[in-house]
Amino acid sequence: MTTTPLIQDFVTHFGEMGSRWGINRTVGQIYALLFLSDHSLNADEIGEALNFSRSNVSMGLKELQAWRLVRLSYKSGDRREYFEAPREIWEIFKTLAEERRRREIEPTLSALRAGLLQTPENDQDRHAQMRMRQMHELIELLMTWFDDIQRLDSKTLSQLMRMGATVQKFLEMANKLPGFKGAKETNP
Amino acid sequence: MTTTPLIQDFVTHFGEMGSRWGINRTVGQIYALLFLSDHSLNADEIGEALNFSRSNVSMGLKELQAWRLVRLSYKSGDRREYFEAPREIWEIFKTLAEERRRREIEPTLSALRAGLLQTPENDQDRHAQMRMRQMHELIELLMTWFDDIQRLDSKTLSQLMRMGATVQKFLEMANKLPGFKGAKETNP
DNA sequence: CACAAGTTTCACGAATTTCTGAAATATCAA
DNA sequence: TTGATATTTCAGAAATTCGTGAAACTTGTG
Repeated sequence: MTTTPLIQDFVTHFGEMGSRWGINRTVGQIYALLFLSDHSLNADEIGEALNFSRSNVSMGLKELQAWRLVRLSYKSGDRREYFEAPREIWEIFKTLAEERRRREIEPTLSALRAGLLQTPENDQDRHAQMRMRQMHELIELLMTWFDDIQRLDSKTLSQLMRMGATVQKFLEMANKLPGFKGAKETNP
Repeated sequence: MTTTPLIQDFVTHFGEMGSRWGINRTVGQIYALLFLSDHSLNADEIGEALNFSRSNVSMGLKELQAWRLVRLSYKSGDRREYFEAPREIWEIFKTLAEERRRREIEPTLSALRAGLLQTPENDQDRHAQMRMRQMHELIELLMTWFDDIQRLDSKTLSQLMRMGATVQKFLEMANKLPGFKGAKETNP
């Protein structure tokens, strides 16, 4: 497994970057390598390319599997496991978003709900609950929205995105149409 | 500075959570406390409430200022600095998004562009560049979109979000209108 | 200016995370 | 079943990050 400078540079960058948000350097580098590779790789090849110990690669791949960011495949007459990143980048992004949501957002929503259920002891608590309610509402709004977005086919999605700010005029116009009900009510 | 269980629980949660994505526990807890508080706090009050050393609080606040997540204010006849989180949660979210973009997205875009400018040595490199191009495109698309979204007034924004999946039917309809140009072209 | 009140920096020990090699485990084929 | 091949686990070494107290620095006031 040889890595050209082109690949090596990006792998290195991605490792450093990875460590800036939650993921560790090793995992970031492994993923960059898989992402750029034109064929699936086995653990030994990855270890050799990146100069990681075999066990480190194993840990990293396990982590990536837990994130559902790699696909596993086999070659006939070869007992080793081969790994690859999904070919469709939008799919990678969606998976990443889903997993982060599950790990980073949902627990916070639970904590917020738990706080809101408690009986406030004083004004300080009442104020805190008000803030928690605001945060809970914003997160719920963003998440519901993201669910909806994810369900769009990619053509509509890309149209929506490229539309950008135009959407504002569009909605203003739509609101004038009699009987148009673009938004369902939020519950109070 | 007393913290009720309600506040203490959330502060603790936020600290743990914070360490799950890039931020450290201390900084997360300080921010949770400021976010929930009904008045601005000085460094000593924060340290007392959370049982952190004075210097640790100072570091944490510096970090939060670098993220532009806290506002600084002064009280007359008191030389100490008082800190508070913005009152508007949408503003907090936007700042967070902007900063993460600057720190985590922009450097990656640069790395991708640098890679794309290199002369490929072989087919492996050509494939890698294709992947880099895909990633670059998706990120640019998402970022441009996010810029547009940020510029919407919060009423339109919330309408757009609550609309959710309805947008699809809406766009389908609009596409049939003669002369409707919802999306500007992407450059090739 | 000298002092007091407040903030920041810094070196270092503590705690946590990462990475490794060796051993244990699993799986297939003869 | 045995042996060859592959993967996982795990204890501890190495590296990194965190948190502290003490000292240095800053700023406003009498």
